[in-house]
Formats: sequence, C-alpha cells, structure tokens
Amino acid sequence: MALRGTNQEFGRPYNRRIVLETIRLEAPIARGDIASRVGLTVQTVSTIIRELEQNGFVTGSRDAPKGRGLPRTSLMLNPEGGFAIGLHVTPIGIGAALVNLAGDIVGSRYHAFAPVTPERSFAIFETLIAEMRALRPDARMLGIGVAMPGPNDVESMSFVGPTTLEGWKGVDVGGRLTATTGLPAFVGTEPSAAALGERLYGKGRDLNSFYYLYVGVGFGGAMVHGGSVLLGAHGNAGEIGHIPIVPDGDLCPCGNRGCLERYVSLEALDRRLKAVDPGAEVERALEDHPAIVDEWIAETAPVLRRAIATIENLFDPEGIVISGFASEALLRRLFAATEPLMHSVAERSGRTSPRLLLSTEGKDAVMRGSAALAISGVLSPRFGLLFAGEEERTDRDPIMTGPAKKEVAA
Amino acid sequence: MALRGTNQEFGRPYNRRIVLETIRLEAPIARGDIASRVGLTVQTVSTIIRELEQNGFVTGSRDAPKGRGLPRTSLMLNPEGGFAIGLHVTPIGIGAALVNLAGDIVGSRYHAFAPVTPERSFAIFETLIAEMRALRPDARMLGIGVAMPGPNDVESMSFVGPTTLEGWKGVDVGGRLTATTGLPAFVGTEPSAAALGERLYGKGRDLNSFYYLYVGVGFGGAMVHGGSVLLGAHGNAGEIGHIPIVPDGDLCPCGNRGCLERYVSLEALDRRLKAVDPGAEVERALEDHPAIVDEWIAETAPVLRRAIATIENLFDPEGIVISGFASEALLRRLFAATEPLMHSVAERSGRTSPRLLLSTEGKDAVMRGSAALAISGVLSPRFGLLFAGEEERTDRDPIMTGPAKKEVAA
DNA sequence: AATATATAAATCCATTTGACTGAATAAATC
DNA sequence: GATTTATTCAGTCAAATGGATTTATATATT
Repeated sequence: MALRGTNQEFGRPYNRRIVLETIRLEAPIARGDIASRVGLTVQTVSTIIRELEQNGFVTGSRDAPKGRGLPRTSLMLNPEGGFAIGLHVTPIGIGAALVNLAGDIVGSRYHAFAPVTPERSFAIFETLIAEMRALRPDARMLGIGVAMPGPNDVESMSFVGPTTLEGWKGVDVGGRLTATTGLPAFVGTEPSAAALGERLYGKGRDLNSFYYLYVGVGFGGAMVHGGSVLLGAHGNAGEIGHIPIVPDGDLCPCGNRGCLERYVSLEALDRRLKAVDPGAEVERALEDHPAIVDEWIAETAPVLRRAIATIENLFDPEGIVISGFASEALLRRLFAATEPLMHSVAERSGRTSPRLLLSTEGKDAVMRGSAALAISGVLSPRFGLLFAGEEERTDRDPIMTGPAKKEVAA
Repeated sequence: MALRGTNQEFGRPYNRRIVLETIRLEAPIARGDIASRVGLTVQTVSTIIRELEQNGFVTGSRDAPKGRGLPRTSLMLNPEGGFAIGLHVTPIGIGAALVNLAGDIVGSRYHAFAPVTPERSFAIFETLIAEMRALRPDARMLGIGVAMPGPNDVESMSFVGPTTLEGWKGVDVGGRLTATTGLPAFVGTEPSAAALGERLYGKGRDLNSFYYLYVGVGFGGAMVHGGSVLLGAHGNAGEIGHIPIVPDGDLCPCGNRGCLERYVSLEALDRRLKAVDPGAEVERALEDHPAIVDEWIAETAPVLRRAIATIENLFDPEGIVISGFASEALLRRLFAATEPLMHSVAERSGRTSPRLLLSTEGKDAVMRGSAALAISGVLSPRFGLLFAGEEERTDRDPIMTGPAKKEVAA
C-alpha cells in the first residue's frame, strides 16, 4: 500500500487536480463556486486557474450580466487541451481512437484481423498510433491506453476459451508501447476501461458509486467507487462472467460449471445461433433469428436477475449501468428482461434513482475508456490515481509538463 | 463525494496519521525508517514524533547498541494512549468491551436479555459504558463504536426475520449515545465492524486487501481495500447473506429464494437442530448432535464454495478471511469443508499466500471491531477515513485534542 | 440624466504554517 | 581521536490564508 506523507510540492499538484476535476464535472462554473466546493479560498483557486489557463487545460468566458456585481467568468475544460489514444484489443481485431480531454472521439479506425497475436498486433499498433497522432500533430498527447480482455495471469482461465486472447501471457504491452512511442502507456481490462470511460463521460458523471456491467464477447464488470475503479489486488476484480450462477450448470473453459458468461454473453448467444444456422452472426441476430434471441433472453433473464441481486447485495452501489459491445437493440432487450428485479439492499425506503441504467454509449465506450486510462493521469483527483489499488505513478505531474506548455510565470 | 483541497494545516494531521499508522503496523521502528517509508524527511518525522510522544500516543526506547554509531530509538504505539468502548448489539443481548489503542480488550461485559428493544438497550448502554469507563477513569476516551446487524433502511429486509433486530428502524443510535455520553459515537454493521477489527489487529495487518466473511446468526461480509472497509453507497455492501445462491431455493424473509444465509449461517444450523430436537442449542451442536452438523456441513459446502468463487471473481482480494460469532470448532469445520476450492482468478501463477484464512479471533472480533470504529478516527491514514464512502469527519483532529493532552509547544 | 452607493467577482500583498536543506550534536565503534 | 549513525537545531522556501483593493454591474438618489 505504501502510505505516503504529503508536503507542499505534493499539495499543489493535488489541488490542481481537484480544481480541474471540479471544472470537468461542474462546468460551466466560476472561481468562487469552485472555491466553496473544494474548501479552498478564492485566491488559491484563482492562481491555480491561471496556471491551468496558461497551460491550455481550461478556458474561461465572461457570462452575460444578470443581477448586480461583476458578472462571473465561467470556466470549462478546453477539449483541445490534451489528447490520448485509446486502443481496444479484441480476439478479432484492434480498434483505435483519438480522444480529447472532453471525451470526444476525434477520429477512429478499426483493423480487423485474426489471429490477434502479439507480434502482428504491435505492428498494427504502430500504424494506428501514427494515424491517430496525425490527426492533431502539434497537440499535447497525454498517453496511450490499451483495453484488453481479462483476466491477467490466472492459471486456469487466462487466455483460454472463446472469450479470451491467446499467446499474450507475460507480454509487457505497456512497456513496449512506451518504448516505441515515447508516450506513457496504460493497460487495463475491457470492462475496467469501459467503466472508467463511463465514469468520466457517461452515466457515471452523476453517480458517486456504480457497478458497470459490460456485455461483450464475454461478460465483465467493474465497481466504481468514489471516482475510482476498483481493480482488486491483481487487477482481476470484475470477472463477473465467471461467478458460478447455475449449480452444476454448463461446463466452462475455466474449469467450473454454470459460469454466468456461459449464459449471458455474446459468445453464449453465438453458440445458440450457430447450432441452428452455422453461418449466423450475432450482429444480425435480431433481424435473422428473432425467435432464437427471444428464447435466449427468456432463459437467461432469471440468471441475469440473480447476478444483479448479487451485485447489489455485495456492493450496494447507487446504481448498475448496463453497457457493452453488443448492439444497442440487443442491450435494450436484455435491459428490459431484468424486470421484475429481485429483492435486495437496493430497495431503499426513499429511493428515487433507478436501480438499473442503460448506457447508450455503445461500442465507443471501450475506446473512450481506454483513452481515459491515459487521460486519467491528468484528471484524476487522488494524487493521480483513478484506479484504487494501482501503484502510485511517480512520474512528474503531467498537468504542468508536455508540449503545449507555454512559459509559466517565470 | 465532495472533493476537498488540501493545505498545510490539513497536511500536518494527515502526516501525523501516516506516521502513527506506520508505527502501528511496523513497530518497533526508528525515525529514519519511518521517514524513508513514508517519503518525508527525518526532521519532519522527528517533530511529528515529538508531538505524538508528548500526547502519549507513542513511546520510544533506546535500542541495545549493535554496530557503531548512535543506537536507534525504537518507537511503538503506547497501548494506554487511548481507549474506546465497543458495543455489540445482537438479537439476544448486548456486549461491551473497553479496548486500548493496541486492540487489547482491557475488560468486557455481556448483558443477555430479549427482546432487544431500543428503549431497554439505551438504558443498558449507559450502565455498560459507565462500567467500562470506570476501568480507566482518567484515560483518554476516544469514543464509542456500536456494531449492529444490517442492513440499514431497506424496505424488504430491514429488521425482519430471525437474523435481524426489530423496532430499530429510524433510531439514531449514534446521535443519542453522543448526546448522553459526550463521546463521539460511530455505528456500523456487524461484519464491517469485525472486518475493521481484523484489519487493524488481526490477519488484515499483513493483507493489503481482503474479503472478510462473518458467520454469525446470519452471514455477512465486507471488503477491505487499501486499508478501508468498503461500505457501498448506503453502508449495506456486504449483505452477502442475501445473494441468491440456489436458484428456486428456500424462501427467505427478504422475499427472494435461495439466499446464501438460508444455508450457511448459525440460524440455518439452528433450524435443522430444532427440527430434530426442539431444545437443541447451536453452541453445543458439535457435542450434542454431531451427525446433524456433519449433514449440514456436507450440504452447505458446495454452496459456500460457490460463494467463495463469486467473491474471488468479483473482488480479486489477496485473500478471504473467515471468521464469525460461531464457535472456533464449528468455524474450523466450515473452513475445512471449503476444499477443494473452485477455480477463480485467485489461482495466480506465482501464488504463495493461501486463498482462505481462518481467523481465530473468535467472538472478540466484533467487540474489538466496534471499538475500532472509534479508534479509527485516530489511526486512519486517509484524512480520518477508514471507511471508504463515509462522510468526512469535520471534527477537530482527535489526535491532538482530548484529556491526555499536555501542553504542546505553546 | 448625472451621480452615489451596493454588490459580486477577482486580484494584490503581507502573514503564517510547515516541510525542506544543511550544519551541529550525541553516542556508539574502530 | 576519527568515523559512523541517529537525531536535533537553525534558516529557507513554497503555498495557502486573511484582509484590503480593483473592476464591473445594478440600483437608489438628486
């Protein structure tokens, strides 16, 4: 855990992040409001804002006067203040996107190929990264984020079975990318990256804590608490696809029986489709084989409901966000099938917010999310950590370094 | 979440806590070692230690010389530096204990009565608290911690059924205790309090993250991560007793079917015993009805195993600690019945530590733990928070106030 | 219409807190 | 006496604070 003390040089960057994060979440907002919100004085916030403006992270605009007094200057993130490249590695290809500070996808590319071996992938990484960089050649590039299927380094289920990648065990993806590009690189699992994206730019903006469900080829999840994604001791928290949900159920490649992923996942649907029509594709399942989808939904709904009750009782989140690589139409079907929800601690007396939310971010979520892995280095409030349990980054504070830097009050 | 900025006056208490926590975990330890560990200079640590010594939290002793140079002064927590009263409310009585900074139970008392209504309980609280205070009349009393069965404020399952308390809905336990005693009072659920005790004084000292399972009348749990107990959005995280583990299983008072607690809990064993012998008692189950216990263990083992795999895949902890109100012998039986463990992300390639640990702290865990709720106000490293998600305590820093205070460099 | 006052937002400046750097001191061994 | 190690003393510096000041607008008064 390595508890660290604080000192003045540590405190300033921390306050910078707090202020920047507040602007991100509450924009447009004025200096005074930030001050009262974060518990600093207006003067302090003012000097921090000056730094942030000079470095291009924040822009301000004089409001229209209403009431007496000097009209406030509303501050907001400068979307062009920084960019990150998000990479999404799947068993059937690699996606890349250039994402700005506001989470907008400036441009993206997808390269389909198989098998996705490390050597071929690294070559494609380089091409994709160069392409993305070319979209904003002179901008401040904050880093690269890579989302990969989990879990990491687990004997029985790493990179085995249809939902995982083969041949990647022990490959230092982050290290190699940093070496070839000179940019800081961060690697995360698909669901944790997507959850981070959701927390920064999606439904998670309004939720202090939420559980994120990611229906992909497999089925993943991530708990977001206090702004951080909980990764667990070894980054494998959220392997919800492998919770044993049906006693003595289907055999799973992980060695257990009745894993959630065997029922609720695109791979599970695909298996059903292929059994009837070997040429069927999950993407077109609703159009081509609606009856099979109906059957699948009906049979998996109780399984999904039990999974949801399990999450609610174990994590007590403010809400559960359902999202994923699946098509929006299919997600909506799954979402609707969760009703009626089971009883759980989520049934609070004064509850107003919904227990379940559907994220329509769709497939962009992962790419945005993986870029967010890098962007979080700038935007994270807690000493640079958006992932609880992650090693503390000892790099210099990225906010005040980088190409876009103009001279700060020398 | 309310992000807060930091400043020097905020930084000093934080550093004090970091130093104190380091001493607690690593004692005996010298100033220099603390400095390099927490990243502060020796001088800064020195001044902090001086304060802590003057306030009686820490004592130092000159080591025996070995090698040349001035022998180091080893520092350790002064167990008598502070005390807290732990209260444990159960459906059949109330326990109280006086606990010192080192987590030692200085004295304890149990008052059996039923039904445990709020009015009778508050009267008994007062007697017990007075008794505990009398054990160290002049010592610094840090506060009162109360452990109660969960969950809080949930429509369908609050205070209903054999494992819960009735008539306590909406009762402000902490507020009333503070009002009558003048001491800060903290209320937590049984498992979260016990988990905190385990983290401060038990197996949790060596684990950065662990899941804590508490076999009580019901079945509870708590995730400890980075030194904090994760409470969830409303303090109800860890209602593991109500995860639906058997599809279409036994009906539970919560309204669902097949809840874990219906199988693995003292209440479940009790039901089995009473069905055969209405006068049977769980405490004497192993002696009086070994066959029934065998049968219960055999039938619940697969259920427990699935629960363990679920926890491992959802939280990825370093380990799972099994503990509880149950007798040590019974816990050992349950513990042994978890083998063979199912596959999960816990099966890491280089794994050396056990996946499951048995805590022999026994029934003291809860009382120590509830006292720890109050003690954590002093020992918590993160700005006074040992519970992630808890409201920030705006009280003055308890370390430097209180009866034992001698004049600090006026 | 012209002027004065009230209010709100943001900035300037002296003060204070607290951690840091470097020198000094104390207690041991060589 | 020289060297080594642990700890303390003295001065420096970064950064947040409180109070006064400046700027821009609205409203009241003459």
